[in-house]
Amino acid sequence: MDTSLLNGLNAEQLAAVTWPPAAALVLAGAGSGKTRVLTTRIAWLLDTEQASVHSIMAVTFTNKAAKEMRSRLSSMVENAIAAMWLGTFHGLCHRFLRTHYQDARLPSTFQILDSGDQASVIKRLLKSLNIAEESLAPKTLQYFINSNKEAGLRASDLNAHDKTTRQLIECYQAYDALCQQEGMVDFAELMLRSYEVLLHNAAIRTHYQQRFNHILVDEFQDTNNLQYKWLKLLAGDSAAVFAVGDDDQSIYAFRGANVGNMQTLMQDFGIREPLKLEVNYRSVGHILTAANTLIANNSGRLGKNLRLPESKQGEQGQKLRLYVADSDFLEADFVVSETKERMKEGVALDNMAVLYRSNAQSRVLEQALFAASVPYKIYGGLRFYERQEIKHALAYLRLAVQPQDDQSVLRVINMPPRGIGARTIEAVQAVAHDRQSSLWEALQFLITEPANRKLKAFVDLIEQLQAQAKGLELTETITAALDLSGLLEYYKTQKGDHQDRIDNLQELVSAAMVFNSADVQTEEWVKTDDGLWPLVAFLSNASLEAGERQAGEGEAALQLMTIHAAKGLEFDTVFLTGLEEGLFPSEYSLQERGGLEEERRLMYVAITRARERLYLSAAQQRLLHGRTNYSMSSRFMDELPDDVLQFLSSHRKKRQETLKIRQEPFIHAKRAKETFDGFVIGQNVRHEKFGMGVIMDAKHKGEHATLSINFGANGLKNLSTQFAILEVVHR
DNA sequence: ATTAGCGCGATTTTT
DNA sequence: TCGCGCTAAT
Repeated sequence: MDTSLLNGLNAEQLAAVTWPPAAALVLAGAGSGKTRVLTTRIAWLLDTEQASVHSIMAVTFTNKAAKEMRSRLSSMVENAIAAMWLGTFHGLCHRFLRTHYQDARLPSTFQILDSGDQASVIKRLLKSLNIAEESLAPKTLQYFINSNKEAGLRASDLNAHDKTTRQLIECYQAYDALCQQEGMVDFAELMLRSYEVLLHNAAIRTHYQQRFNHILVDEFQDTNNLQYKWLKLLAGDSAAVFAVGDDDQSIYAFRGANVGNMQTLMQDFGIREPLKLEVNYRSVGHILTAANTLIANNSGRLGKNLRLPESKQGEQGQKLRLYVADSDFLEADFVVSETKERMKEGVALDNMAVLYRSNAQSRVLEQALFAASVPYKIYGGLRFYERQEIKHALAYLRLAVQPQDDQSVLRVINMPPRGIGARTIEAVQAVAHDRQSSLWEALQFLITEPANRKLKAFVDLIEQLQAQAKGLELTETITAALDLSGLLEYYKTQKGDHQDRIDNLQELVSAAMVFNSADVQTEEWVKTDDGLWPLVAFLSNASLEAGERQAGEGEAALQLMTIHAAKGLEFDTVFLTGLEEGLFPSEYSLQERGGLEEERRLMYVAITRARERLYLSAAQQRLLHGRTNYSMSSRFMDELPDDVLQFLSSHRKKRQETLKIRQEPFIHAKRAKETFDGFVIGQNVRHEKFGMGVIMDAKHKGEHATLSINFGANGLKNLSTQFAILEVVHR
């Protein structure tokens, strides 16, 4: 055996890596070497010949994580791992469905709908059913369909107890029928259809159950119920499931993730105790103490405490710096000046991040950074394959593969404009409806009329593309599609600056060039298809991997992103901004059960992103949705132990005041100078029962006044100055 | 076919 | 406030 493989692992990592072939749950804290354990275990299984490349399955959530594992693994073992079942849940299900498309009752060329595609299908469906968007919001239906699929439920499994639910169920049924007819599969369907094939087809199930004797799962806390059922079914009673996750970092309940799967796994697979990875190689001591103390406020945890490695004992590092600014503008200024300070101390700009709870908060930061000429990069824009010009191009390619895709016909039949207006399209839809056929077949029928020469031109175009797709190389096919469709020409000649669109279309060709068909070639399903498979593979890849979020400039830049987007990343310095009641924890979250605890986990994730230095900041007033909001600082600030904190507010006072002069007229323009029975909007007050609060709004009531006071965790109260005993607090 | 204007809603997001 | 999606007008 290659002994170097296990070198440098600590005791708990070693125990996890060399765990016998039995079910295990590894509780892996932030920065504890989770990915290393996962990849080393696979390498170890291969190296000790306990498993072959063929008998291992490794599942992740994101493409990024899958790629990371694949590349680390290939540098650790000699084995050819190209054919290994290592990928995302959806990627593996896709692979499975391509292989077993007949058993899944799908066309060999089935297309994958991303969430945007799904939304348009739903809108189209509601229109065809004559359901007004006011009576049933497309979003509501989309959520209904997806959450039911993720629970493993078909429309036929559901019972209606009221009118609204009945309508939802009927629409769900109709949606599935439509997808089936057009050969479309949404994300949840990839999972559900795979699950059903395994469940109902004993031969296939047995085949895979016997094939995989090791199933490794990353980020297990993020699995939804269907994914869990799928894993369990695939494991059968012979495979060793090795699940790695962290219940404290479960921040995706809102999209169906069920942390409870960790407990369920332990019960179902008879796991006595989870293995724990608690040694944190990332952050200094004070940061770990803060994280541990905060998360201890959550109930029902599996239980885990991050600690420094032996070698770093006592390295507490700098305390966390707390700053409460008067306004969001001043908070942004604070971030700017501290960033510059850290740069002087030698920290690279791209090694620092500014995190916030919601994207709307980035604007002020952006303005301040721009004004100070600090380069920054914001994560959160459109992704490559979500751009409209790319979507148009892909629609042509989809039609080349599968013309009965009505969705794509509607998308590009008049894009670029070729004189096929809404009326003509309605006529085509009417014919399709009468003949119970796809739009494509309706078109075939209609073009026999000489009057429909514009439609004929479109049909000819698609047929031409179909022929090209079978004969040409992938990149040539795409070039031909851009060319023949006139899409590229359209953007070139169209007034206005469409250079970015043109660039993106060219980038699509490059993407096809880079897209490694060779990787796909090792897959079973390729053999079952005709000459179209490179294009089918490319299109599927485009849906499953929508590409990086907006890149920004290439130079070193300060990283701005939501806390969710920061999960899995680490930085030397982290600014955690907007720590205000109502924002973080968000008002919405407080309405949902378990919401506060999820927010706290989010806070935990945020804290553990920082290696050396962590800044926590809040603003007393913030411009949100065009209104000034006054809020208390976040309860999460109070949950941190005093001895790891350093308060900066007073120490910054001088600077604060000079800046205040600039901001004053802007912020206090409206009514801030008006007094309400001696009180002022924005003022901090203390109430004997409700504690600290901020005056949000006020109304005169005779000689007294009614004050709307935000007591943070204690809620918003309307109190009369006549009765309430309020003490003004000066900060 | 394009464009201006209006009303509305507004966490977090991967596949 | 801002950005969207839809309608009405050219």
